[in-house]
Amino acid sequence: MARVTINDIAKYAEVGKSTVSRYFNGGYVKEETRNKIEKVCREYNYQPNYVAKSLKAKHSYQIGVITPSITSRTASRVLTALDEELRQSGYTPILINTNHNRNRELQSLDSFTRMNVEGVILLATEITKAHKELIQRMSVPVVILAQKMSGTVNVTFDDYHAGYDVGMKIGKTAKHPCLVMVSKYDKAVGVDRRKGILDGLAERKVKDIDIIETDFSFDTSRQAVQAYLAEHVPDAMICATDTIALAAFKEIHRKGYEIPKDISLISFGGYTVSQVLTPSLCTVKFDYELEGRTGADLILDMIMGKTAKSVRIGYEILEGESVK
Amino acid sequence: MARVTINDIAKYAEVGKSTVSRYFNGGYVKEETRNKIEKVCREYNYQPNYVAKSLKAKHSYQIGVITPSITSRTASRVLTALDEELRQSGYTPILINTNHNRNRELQSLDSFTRMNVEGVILLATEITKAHKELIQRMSVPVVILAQKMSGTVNVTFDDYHAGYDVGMKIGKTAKHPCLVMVSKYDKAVGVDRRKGILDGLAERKVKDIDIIETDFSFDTSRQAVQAYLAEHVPDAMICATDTIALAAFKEIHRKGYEIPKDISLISFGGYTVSQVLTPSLCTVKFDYELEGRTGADLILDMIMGKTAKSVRIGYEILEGESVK
DNA sequence: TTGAAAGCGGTACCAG
DNA sequence: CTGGTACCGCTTTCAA
Repeated sequence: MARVTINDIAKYAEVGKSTVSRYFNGGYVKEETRNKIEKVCREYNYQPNYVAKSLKAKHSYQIGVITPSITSRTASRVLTALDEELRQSGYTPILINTNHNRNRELQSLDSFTRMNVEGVILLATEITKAHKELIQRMSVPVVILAQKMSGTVNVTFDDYHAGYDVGMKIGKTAKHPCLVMVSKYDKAVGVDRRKGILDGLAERKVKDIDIIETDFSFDTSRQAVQAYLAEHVPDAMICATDTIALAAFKEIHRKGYEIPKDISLISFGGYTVSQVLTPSLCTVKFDYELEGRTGADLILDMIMGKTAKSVRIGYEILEGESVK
Repeated sequence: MARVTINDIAKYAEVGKSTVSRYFNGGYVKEETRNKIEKVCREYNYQPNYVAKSLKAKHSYQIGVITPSITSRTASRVLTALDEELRQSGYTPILINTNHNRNRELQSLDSFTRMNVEGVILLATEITKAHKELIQRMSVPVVILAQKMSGTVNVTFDDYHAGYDVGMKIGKTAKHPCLVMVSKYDKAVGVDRRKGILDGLAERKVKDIDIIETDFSFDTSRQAVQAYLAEHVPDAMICATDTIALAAFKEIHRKGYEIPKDISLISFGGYTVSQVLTPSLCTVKFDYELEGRTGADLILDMIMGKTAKSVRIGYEILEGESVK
């Protein structure tokens, strides 16, 4: 049962092991020799070992991908696209899911360089100083998705303007909107998106604004909205993500309000479920697949030695029946 | 920028490299020597390279995980739990997403053995002969989730009995139900679950049954249901998954029917969204987290040399308002 | 306690 | 074209 190695093959095929190596890497091998080797390899079911290979070889063709979660629609869409794009270029993505454990995120960055990956893609939520330090002195290229970090290459959405457009849209009819936002530690969603919304509302002269905070989970959001609605009656709710909007949707109905007659509802995400609800949810759609593909392309460029520039991706408002 | 290696450390710390190796692997090192090494390592920011290490070492502490998708709620829940459990035992899961590409599934099995992983967990949908052959002669232990395969260790749900219970439940009031199922290539969902439902309905003497087939995607399901409803009027729809039920939900409403007055709706999954709908969806909840954790425990046992036995996991019916 | 030396399974240079 | 040989970075005897 012992692993068969290149030495075994060389011995049985009666050739040097460098010849076997050449056989597998497209070097000069005479037709006849080639056949002998092929036969022996099949017989012994030999496959060169990647670990040994990447110890000496300059390429491992592996790219590390770090994600905070795979349970979110957002992350899974980005990852799937990323994956596909990387593979098409002959690279294998190695995924590490930190499950929102910040410490593991740092460790993983480290693990990857020890695994000889050729580049790392980080699906970020929050960038701390620790991240910055570590990333600055990484020996392989790094691309950051979803958040900006000076001095690095990143792929982000235009959260500010998406927020602004939503603010302007809601500001047309609402007098007393409530924003259901996430923590400011998430720069893109918690800060930029929020600022855009507030600026958009300001443009419409809307002043009477409530802001409540939750996290990205359905349950927490539901409790937050429930607590809020117990004491306030907004005429619109602007949610940071579709999952949060789903929670708001449920609670608004439970309170007996009607959407959009009593309360307009709008959010960011563009998930499939938003169409299933009645009334359908008005939401800002981001092209997560494009984000993933772009991240993959950038890291490949960097590996090739080209200089890559950060990219910003647009958005589209999916009109729904949930807004007056 | 060149990687600092164990040789560098040995040189700078003025000790043998075997001593440095011992330092990192809990061998005998005098206090004084230990301090010298520690200092130098910190100064040069040295971290032993995993690749080189696992070439010679008996353990790589890596476990390969193959999944057909990460976009499905089901898969992502299983994976997250799996991940967490494996890490707690000091193992690192390496995830490969085949994105429903059967060929890549086979390749990945192969890749993993070449990467020196210590075991492989396969989140399966369909098991072909090619799978069987490959798995039989894998040199590391393999655990299969979600599908049964003789001669291997697997973790499955009791799809048959879950189906049976649903059949019995719907059979109480329905005379003309429609099953929206998936292909029989998926043994667990397409065959067992279906058979359970039919047996349950038979027990209730329900004879007038329609069966339509779709895949696991929302869009395909929507089309399938739409086409079906154009020509038939069932009094209940039993869907293979919650995603399919979501599609049915939308189409039933579009046709102007009421749930559950005109048509009862029930499915399998237990996703969060099912609670958000109005009426809320009646669904069979499987404990995917338990499935993941169990898979992890089994593979760890096998790696330790213990013999592991296949496990079957129960289920729970979440009552909802979508059934009469 | 420590270090020299022999691998682990490949790659790559170089002389033949 | 081919094979010998020197590594890659680390682990593991084994003798000192």
